Parts: sequence; structure tokens; C-alpha cells
Amino acid sequence: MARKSGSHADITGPKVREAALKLFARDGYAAVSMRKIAAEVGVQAGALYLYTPDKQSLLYDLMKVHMEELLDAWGQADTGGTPPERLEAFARFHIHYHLDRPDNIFIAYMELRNLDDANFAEIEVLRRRYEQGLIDILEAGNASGDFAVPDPKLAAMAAISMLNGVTTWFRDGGRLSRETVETIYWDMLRKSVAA
Amino acid sequence: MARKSGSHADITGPKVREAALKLFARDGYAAVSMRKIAAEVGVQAGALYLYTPDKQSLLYDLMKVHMEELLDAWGQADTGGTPPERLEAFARFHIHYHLDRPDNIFIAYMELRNLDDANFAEIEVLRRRYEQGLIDILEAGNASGDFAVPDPKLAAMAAISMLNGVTTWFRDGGRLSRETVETIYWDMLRKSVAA
DNA sequence: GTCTATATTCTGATAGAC
DNA sequence: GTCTATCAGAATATAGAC
Repeated sequence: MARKSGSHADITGPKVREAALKLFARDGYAAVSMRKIAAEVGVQAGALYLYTPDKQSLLYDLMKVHMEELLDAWGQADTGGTPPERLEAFARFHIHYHLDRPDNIFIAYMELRNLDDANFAEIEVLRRRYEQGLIDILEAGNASGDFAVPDPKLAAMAAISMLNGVTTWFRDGGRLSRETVETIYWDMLRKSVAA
Repeated sequence: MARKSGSHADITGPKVREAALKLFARDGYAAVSMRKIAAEVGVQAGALYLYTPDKQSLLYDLMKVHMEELLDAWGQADTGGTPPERLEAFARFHIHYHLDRPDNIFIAYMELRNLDDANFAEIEVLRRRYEQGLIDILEAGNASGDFAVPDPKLAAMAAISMLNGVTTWFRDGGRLSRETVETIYWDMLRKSVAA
């Protein structure tokens, strides 16, 4: 199949989403205009509407793909074992995955309020599913006597908040390596829920 | 001194900042127009410029006042003692203070990117001063043998991230009381840095 | 001190040429 | 598939009446 000259649907589509992700993460959804996204891609504003029905769908699609990929990746990384082993896997997975995708987590946690009601509800389901995975581990650890967590729901929120924070300050090439950071965070989390 | 009828500078000024705080926290700086702030206050858009030179200054003033009050309040709450005592005071203070001012912390942590460069630099100094207070406690605890914190800077970030998270889900009248939440968070933090 | 009116720029989105 | 041109409305901010 010969590619028609001037036809770039297979390239421009992904580039639009990449540009939107980058700019939404950097400046915030509301502060980014369709013209700025177009300029980042290197097309005119009108051309964007070949790839998305509107700006809101662009945000929703980015979030949905991110959450689905996150859930899928954690499903693969969660290879079982004792509750402490699973918790370590979760902590290391979460930090590692998010440090590789700082823009994604930024919009996933900061731009929820810019989703319209129906889209928000759908993303919220996926977000809660991810949280529930951690809650399950904490409850299993309580049952096995490895953990002493008075409220697994609260502890899960606290743990995720703590781990998420790493993306706000970590930079590759800084004072600490990823491996060191991962280990220190895991150590704090381990002690915080220990029996 | 008789008040002139129709003159409300002493009332409207604070109302403008209150309205801006509320709307910036709810919808985000970029999504809030001067017209919406004016509508919330009950005046016309043009009248706002009697109380602020522009929208950016409104955001900056809110952040600056918040950070200065936060630093001042922690200065009062930090009554000394052993490192574990001071850490407990910090944890309880931080949660308590922020649950009372959810809008303030929301903009302080979410709208930093909407400050222009000069304003950002000034707010960042205040933010780091607050963080440094916690780092000092952790270092004192390492020295006294109460804590075993391999990297106090990182641990301070992790702790603040964890504590900040409470504002994203806590609602008065929910499943858990403030006192319970405060105690559970403090317990997790205590264990996470323990020797 | 607040209003109305306005200047100017930008917004999301669409229509039609190529 | 991308462009130019354009619409209708909203944005920040200012000027001048009252």
C-alpha cells in the first residue's frame, strides 16, 4: 500500500495526543488552547478536529488510556506472594511506573476536575480499582498478622499520596538514583504499616 | 468617621480575595475568569481592578498570605521537646491546619505553575522554609537515635506528601473523625521514621 | 466605589478551498 | 489531510460617566 504524499493520519494522530499530554501536564488543561496544541504538533488548529471531536475528549482519552495501561501493568507486576512481598512489589512498581510517565500521573491527579461529569465517573471507577488493589494487600497483611493497619482504606490513600509525591521533586541525574529513592520509599512504607 | 453610603472598600477588598480563593480552588486559576470572580462577589468585572492590579497578583497574594500564615502558625505550634514530640506536633498541626483551610492548600500546591517566574521564586522560598522545619526535626531525631532516616530531605517530602493527601478525601461528617484521622496518620508517620 | 461601554486579543469550533 | 478564513462568544484590562 503506497502512502499518499501529504497524508499523515497515522503519525499526526498520536502526535496530537503526545502534544496535548505534554502541554496539559505543564500548563494545565484550562490554560492550554487548541491553537497551542496545534502549534506544538506543527499543524493548524482546524486540523486537530480530524483527530478529536473536541478538547474535552482529548483529556478524557489521555486519562482513560493512562488508567487502563496502569491497571494492566500492575496486573502483570503483581505476581503474588506474601502480603509484605506484594506490598513491596506495589511500592516499587508504582514509583517506577510513574517516574517513567511523569506527565501522565500529573494530569491523572490534577485534571480530574476538568473532566465533565460523565467522563469523571468513568475515570473514577478505574482509579478506585487501582486503589482497591492496594487495599486488598493491606487487608491480607492484617489477616496474616504481617501488618497492623487500623484502617486499610485510609492507609491506602496515605501510601499512594506518599508515593505519588516522588514525581514532584525527583529528577534523573539528581542527588539520588531511582533505585535508592525506590528503596527508601519502600522502607518507609514497610515500616509505616508493620505490625 | 462616618462611612459614605455606597463605599465598601473595606468589605469588598476581602470579599474579592475570598471569592478568588474559593473559585481558584474549585475550578483552577486558568479556568476562572475575572467576570466569574466579580459575579461571586456581586460586583462588575471592572470594579475588581480597584482591589488588584491584575489576575496574577490575586493568585500571588493569596499564596503569599497563606504561606506566611502557615509559617507563623507552625512557629507558634512548635513548642519544642524531643524529636518524636516535635514530629507529632508537626503531623497533628499540619493535618489540622490544612483541614481547616482546604482551599488554601489546594491552590498552594496546584497553582504554583500559574505563578509567573518572579512570583514563583518568592513563594518557593517560603515553601522551602516550611519543609526545612520538618527536615530539622528529622535530623535532630537521627542525632538523638530516635529516628533512622537515611535521607531527611527525601523523608520530609514523603511525609508532607502523605499528610497533604488527607485534604483530597477527608470530609467532615464522613466515616472517620478528624481526631481519628490525625492519630492514624501520625501513627503511620511515627513508624515510618522510627529507629 | 461601582457602573457601563469598549478596545483588543484570544477562545473552541466549523466551512470550504486545495 | 491540511490549509485559510471565519464565526460567535469570552477573555483581560481600561476609560469615563455617575
